Amino acid sequence: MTYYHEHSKVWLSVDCIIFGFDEGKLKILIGKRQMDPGRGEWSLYGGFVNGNESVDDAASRTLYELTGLRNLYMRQVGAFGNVDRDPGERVVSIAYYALINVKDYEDELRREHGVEWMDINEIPQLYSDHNDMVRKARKMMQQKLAQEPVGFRLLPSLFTLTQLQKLYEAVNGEELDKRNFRKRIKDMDFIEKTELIDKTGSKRGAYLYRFNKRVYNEDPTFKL
Amino acid sequence: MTYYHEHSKVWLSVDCIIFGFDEGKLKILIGKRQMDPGRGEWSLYGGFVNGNESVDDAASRTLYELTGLRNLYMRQVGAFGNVDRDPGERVVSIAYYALINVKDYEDELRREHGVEWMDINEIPQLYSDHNDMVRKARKMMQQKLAQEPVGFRLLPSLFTLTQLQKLYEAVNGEELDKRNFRKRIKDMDFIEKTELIDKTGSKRGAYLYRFNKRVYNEDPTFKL
DNA sequence: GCGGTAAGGTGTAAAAATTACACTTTACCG
DNA sequence: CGGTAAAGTGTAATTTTTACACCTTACCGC
Repeated sequence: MTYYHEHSKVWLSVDCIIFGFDEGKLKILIGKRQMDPGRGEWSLYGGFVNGNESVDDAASRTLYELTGLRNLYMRQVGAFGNVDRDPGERVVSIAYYALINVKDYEDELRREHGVEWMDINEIPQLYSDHNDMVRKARKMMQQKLAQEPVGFRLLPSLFTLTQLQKLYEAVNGEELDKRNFRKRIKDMDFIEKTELIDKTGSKRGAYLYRFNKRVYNEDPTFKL
Repeated sequence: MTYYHEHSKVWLSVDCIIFGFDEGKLKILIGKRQMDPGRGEWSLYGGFVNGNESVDDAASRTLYELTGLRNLYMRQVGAFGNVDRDPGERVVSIAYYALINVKDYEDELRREHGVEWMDINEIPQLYSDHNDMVRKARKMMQQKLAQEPVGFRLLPSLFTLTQLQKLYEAVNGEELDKRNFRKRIKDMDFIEKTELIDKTGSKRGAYLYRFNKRVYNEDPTFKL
């Protein structure tokens, strides 16, 4: 029947660290567990890996269940496999982080799932080893954003330079010089200025910019 | 009995990408599979995760089985979970990379396990998704070596500056300027010059250096 | 014992990247 | 029509990075 019968099987789950950027703050989605074990504790949103899907697919599906969004930017954080990480059974979990534009997430769907946006710097104690997952995800995401232009996934497709700057400040936890920041952006051909103006953020209004993936792919150089 | 009974369990394995530095080249340990499925194909060394051990522990144990060495520098690469990655059964594998000093590995033990050192740039096609694991491990390891002084794990505890430079050249696949390299090393207080001289590499002999972990921990700053 | 050889070891100047820093413009609001 | 609050803009100093060539040393073989 099998080559491996002498070894024991485990349950596999996925847990999602979903990053959003709102009100100038970096946030993630967490909710209170609605099932045992750990009912009532703050927790990441997760799910189980089915027999007929890859682990990546399970993560995509779980993200879709929660947000109604597909093709999110998503990366694996790693496997968390301490023996007693789940109080009841042996469950190994693969953590993934995802970047979403908060505005794309319908608030009703969010409430249905009982999750909310919480400031990354004010995360309470979470179920099991979820705090470890969040820490590692944040570190990886921070590094990724410094090396590749994926921060746009956290913003609307049109954004102002101030928004972009605030995003990077929130992610890295440090303020940036406005002029130096804008100088760097100007050097990146794949960040295109449009003729559109956003007036929600100021009386004067600010030019809206857009990320041009095609241009980036021609010369994928990025460093902030 | 369980909360999760409606989901299916999977086998969990670990696979090891073991890096070594020898003859000026970066190498990893691979061997020909001695069991089905995939008998005879080149493969990473791996093993199964037991019910009573964490995934990290399984990796440590597997590394110990193969090398006889404990407390190796080891980091998780990630979970590989395509449905059909194992031809027979559903097996999800967690890959780890490790850094070892080739001289610490007894050659007899190596031969017993039927593994050999292969140049990282000449890795043949490997069993299943092992080439993906190697690629990702190499990228992660490369990045780690640029950010933290862990390259020493690939060298004897006493090493010459030329050895160290060759190591970084092999890891990054590019030559470095000798004077600039040595200038940088001199700025790192935790790389200590000893009075000992190595005469195996040249007629003149070269000073041996040593990594001082304590000094590094006092001021953990590193950038190559 | 001496000339060849092959790796060890050393400093400086030019170029590039990064940082620090302050005032004007604009349009809404009361 | 004055106050306000965010948008937008350039330059000089500093630091970091790069490029580059020659002398030293000890062994080896003749």
